[in-house]
Amino acid sequence: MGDTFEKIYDVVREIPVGRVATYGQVALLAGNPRWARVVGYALHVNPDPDGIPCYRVVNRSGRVSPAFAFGGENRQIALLEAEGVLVTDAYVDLKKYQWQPDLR
DNA sequence: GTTGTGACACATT
DNA sequence: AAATGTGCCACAA
Repeated sequence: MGDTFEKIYDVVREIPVGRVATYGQVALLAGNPRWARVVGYALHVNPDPDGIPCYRVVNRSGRVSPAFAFGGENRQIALLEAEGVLVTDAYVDLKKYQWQPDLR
């Protein structure tokens, strides 16, 4: 079985409410800093959108994925704001909202 | 088995 | 600062 995706999903699942993580960060936490692209693919297939909040994952610029658009970027932004994350012009303040595991 | 693509990231131009 | 190119890994055709 592909453990790769499992690890990625596991990390995304651990992102707390009101927090966001970058693809690179998820990849790094998953165990491989070069899986950023794979992370995007993994979320694309997203077998469990109910347990895997893919909308909490943003690119390194802190911007929501422009290709997300499964109903408009507006959708992802709305979900984030519903969690308490302020989104400005499709951008989130990573300084404030980027998830910092263990560091706290 | 080879080629092309992609919800990214980093380096260089 | 913005745009382009390269690297990376996994998957579909």
